[in-house]
Amino acid sequence: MSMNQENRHVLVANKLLIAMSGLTRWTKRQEGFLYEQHHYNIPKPFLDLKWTKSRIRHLLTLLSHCDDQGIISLVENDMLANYARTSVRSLHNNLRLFESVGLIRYSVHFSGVVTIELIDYLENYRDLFEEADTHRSKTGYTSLWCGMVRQLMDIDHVNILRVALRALVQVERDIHVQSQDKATLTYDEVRGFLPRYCGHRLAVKGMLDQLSRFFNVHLVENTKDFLSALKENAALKRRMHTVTRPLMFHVKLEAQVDSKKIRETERASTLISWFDLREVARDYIDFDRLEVSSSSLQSLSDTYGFTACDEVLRAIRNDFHQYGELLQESDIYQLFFESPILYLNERLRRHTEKLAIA
DNA sequence: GATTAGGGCGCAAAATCCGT
DNA sequence: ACGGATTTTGCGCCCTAATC
Repeated sequence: MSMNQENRHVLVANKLLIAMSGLTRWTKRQEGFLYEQHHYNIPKPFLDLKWTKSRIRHLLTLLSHCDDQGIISLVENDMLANYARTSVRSLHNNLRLFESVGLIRYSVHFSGVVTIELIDYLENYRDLFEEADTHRSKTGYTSLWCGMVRQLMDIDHVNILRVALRALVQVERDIHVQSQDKATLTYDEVRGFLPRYCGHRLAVKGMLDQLSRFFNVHLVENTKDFLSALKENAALKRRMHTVTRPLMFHVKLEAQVDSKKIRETERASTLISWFDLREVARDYIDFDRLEVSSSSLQSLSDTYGFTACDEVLRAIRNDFHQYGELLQESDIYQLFFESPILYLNERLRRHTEKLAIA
C-alpha cells in the first residue's frame, strides 16, 4: 500500500560504513600514518555521533527506502521502525538526533507519517561528487542486496554488526574492485576498529562465526597458511601494520545476498527476454528501428528486477503473437513505438505497484 | 471553554554496552 | 564474569492545537 517500497539494491558510501563500524585506532602504517577520518573525508556529523545499534539500523533503514535524491516521502513511522526492529520511540529519538546534527531534515505530516530528506545525499551518503558532466566517487560506495540489509537488521550484537559492515566494504574492495576471489580481514584490523574490550582472539573469532549466516567465512589460523596468504596478496601486505596474531579471515558473500552477482545475472536474463521479444516482433514490424540500448534495459532490470521485466516483456510478446502488426495502430501501444523505454518504465511501475497491493 | 488527539519529554526499568 | 555506564523502551503527564 505504501508507495515507498524498499530499494532492491541499497547504495551506501564506503565512508559511511567505515564511520558506522567505528574508526580504527591503528593509524600507523609502513609509509607513515593513516587516519580514516581524513582518508575517507568523512563528514563531521558522522564523526560526532556515537554509532549505536539503533542508530546504525535507522540510518541503513533510511538508505534502504530513499529515492535517488535521498528523499523518503510520506512514509509511516511504524513501517520504518519495524524494518529496523526498534520501537517507534527510538526511531523518533534518532530522527531528532539526526536532524539536530544536520544529517537529515524531516517533517511530520499527520499522525505517524513523515517525509525525510537526507541532506547532501549524493556527497554525504553516496560519496558522489560532480566532475565535468558526470559524478565520481572518491572512496567508493558499496551496493547491498536488500535481503542482506534485512539480515543486518537481525543482528543482535552491535559489534557483530560493526564487523559485518567492515566485511562488506572489504568484499566490495577486494572482490568487486580488485577482482580477487576472496576478501581478507586480519585479526589486528578487526581489533583496531572494535572497542578495546572485545579484542580477545576468541571473541573476534566468535563474531566472525556468527557472520556465516550471510558470509562464507574461512579462518586462517595456522602460521604457515597465514604467511603464504600474505605472500600471494601484495595489497594485503601493504595495508598491514602490526601482526600480533597470525589470524585472518577470508570472506565471500553468499550468492543469494551478493548484490553484484544478482544484478549481473538479472541483467543478462532481462536482455535475453528482450531478444525473445525481438524474435517474435520482427516478423511483424521493423523492430530494430526502436533503437533500444542494452544499457537502458539493464537499468530497468536493476530497478524493477528480472522477474517483473520478464513478466512485462512476455505480455508484450503475447500481444504480438495475438495481434501482429495491428499493435502499431493500438492506442495503448502508441508510446511503446514512440519511446519504448519510457513505455516499459511506466508499465513496470504500474506492474510493481499492483504486486505491492496484492 | 471543554474535550480530545497527538507529540514531546522525563522517569525508570530493562537491555546492552563497555572496561577491567 | 562482574558491575558501572549508556542506550533503548514503555508509561504517563503536560502542552498545544484542533474540534465541537
